Amino acid sequence: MTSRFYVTTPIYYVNGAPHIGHAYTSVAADVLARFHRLSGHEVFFLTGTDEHGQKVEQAAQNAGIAPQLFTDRISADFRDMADVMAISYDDFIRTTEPRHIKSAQALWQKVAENGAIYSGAYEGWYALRDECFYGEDELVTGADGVKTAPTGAPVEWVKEPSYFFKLSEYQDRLLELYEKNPEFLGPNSTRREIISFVKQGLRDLSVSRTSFKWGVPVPGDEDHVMYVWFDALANYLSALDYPDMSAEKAAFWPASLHLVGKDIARFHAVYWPAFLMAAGIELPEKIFANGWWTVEGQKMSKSLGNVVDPRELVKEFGLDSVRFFLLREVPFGGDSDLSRKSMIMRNNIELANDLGNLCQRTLSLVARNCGGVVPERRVLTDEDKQLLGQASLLPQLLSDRMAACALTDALEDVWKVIRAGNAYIDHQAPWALRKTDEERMKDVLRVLLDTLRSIATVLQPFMPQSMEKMLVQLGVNENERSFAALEVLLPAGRSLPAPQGIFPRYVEQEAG
RNA sequence: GGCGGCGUAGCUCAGUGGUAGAGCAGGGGAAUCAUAAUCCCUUGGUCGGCGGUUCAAAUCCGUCCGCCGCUACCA
Repeated sequence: MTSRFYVTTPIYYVNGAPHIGHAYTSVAADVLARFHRLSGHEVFFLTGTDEHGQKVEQAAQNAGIAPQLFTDRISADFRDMADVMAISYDDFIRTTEPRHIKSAQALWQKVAENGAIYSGAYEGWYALRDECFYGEDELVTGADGVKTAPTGAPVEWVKEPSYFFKLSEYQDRLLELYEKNPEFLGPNSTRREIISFVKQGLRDLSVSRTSFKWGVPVPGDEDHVMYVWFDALANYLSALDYPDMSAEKAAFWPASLHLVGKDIARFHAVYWPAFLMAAGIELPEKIFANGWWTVEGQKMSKSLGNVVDPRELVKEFGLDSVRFFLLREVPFGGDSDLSRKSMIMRNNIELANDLGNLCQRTLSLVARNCGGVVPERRVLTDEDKQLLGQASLLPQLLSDRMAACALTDALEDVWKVIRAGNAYIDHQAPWALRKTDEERMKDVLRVLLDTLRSIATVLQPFMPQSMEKMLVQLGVNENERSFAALEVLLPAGRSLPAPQGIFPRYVEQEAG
């Protein structure tokens, strides 16, 4: 079955440098994209940057440069981060590109034509720092009588003409969407929060601004620029050349999955489907929100100065160790803590000791006792069948995990097989068989090689570089690394390269 | 205030009606092929408190305590 898989990360807002949270969402999306490619599916994987809005305009002004130049720089930094993390995106979209602007305007026009946009005026307390309006009852009056936003940001009374989107008309249809398609929104905690939010009643949404210029002009009314979220969400369509639905890429719509941080779940689970309904466009199949990272138990923030650049971690621990850690440490969907200690523990125990060492001891036995040549697969004992059976179930097992965005559980499934592999080699003791039954020793090593091949194959999406190395050492050619290829046994007699450690143990430097 | 989540072994968590589980940490043993890695056995919990339903509850209901999230335009 050839099927299409279209997965997206959020487009990241360029008001700050990329950090571990951005990398996390991107790595997760990357794992899914790579997994589907190995499954033989046609994949389109989109990431990019969100570059409009008053905050960006002002940040550029503060930096004393033109907004475009400012966003060029930061967007390039996000792209660099994606490249360092080996994110295998098929397209990197920027909301300042002409193709996006054209597309966002087309979407607006469609929604307007269908009568879902009207003009009015917005007035209220506006906090520039938060870039949002607050209700009177939300404001905090300080000792000096000055009103501030609940976030502490200064507010001012602003009145401006605005276009509104008739969000209030979509409440029922949205609730029906969530009810009829429980898979549409995950994880469950997010789903409940969103449902609860929508049930409270939806107000029409102000979708344009006149107070600044750095945005996509509203078609037919150049005094207005689009509200950043209308602009930003359109990226998922503009990358497919919307509104040209005959374009080759258009076949990827509807998106299979929008992966997002939990903070922006609402925009994706409420506004986005409503916009699409209004435009008469099919809805994405699934929205999944991932949690936040804390660092050494503390919230990551600029003021604490503990914002982690993923590239620094990669420099110290290596790419795959970091990718593995991000997805292994906690259930995908929940919040997680990043600490040196846990980072080192995961690397040393699960990568170096469990997986790396299993591979190394197997390969060195083959190198020393089989002349470095892959032995034949012959008659299997019950123990052999048991281990091989577990390994052969992995592709299907993981496929189910991926569909549910259960990336952490997927890794746990693989590690069960790795632990079983270590138990198997100990129980079979090929180093002892060498003296008593050389043929059986070879059978055991062959079983281990085949098991490791399955493991390395399914782990490719998580740790592409290390698994590439491992598959080379196992004698698996490039065209033999898909899930389909696992069905065919490697021929005996293939010569293996000299084994080399793949996951070095991390030794903490003595504190000086 | 309203809605929701969580509270299970020292730590991180899984487990939604039928004799309490995993990984890590701790203790004992085996082995020595391997990155001093691995394997086997084992200590450890009145499943937040109380009450209820049931032949039977971590699992359902009520209530209380503690922590957290969401409550409109902010990654």
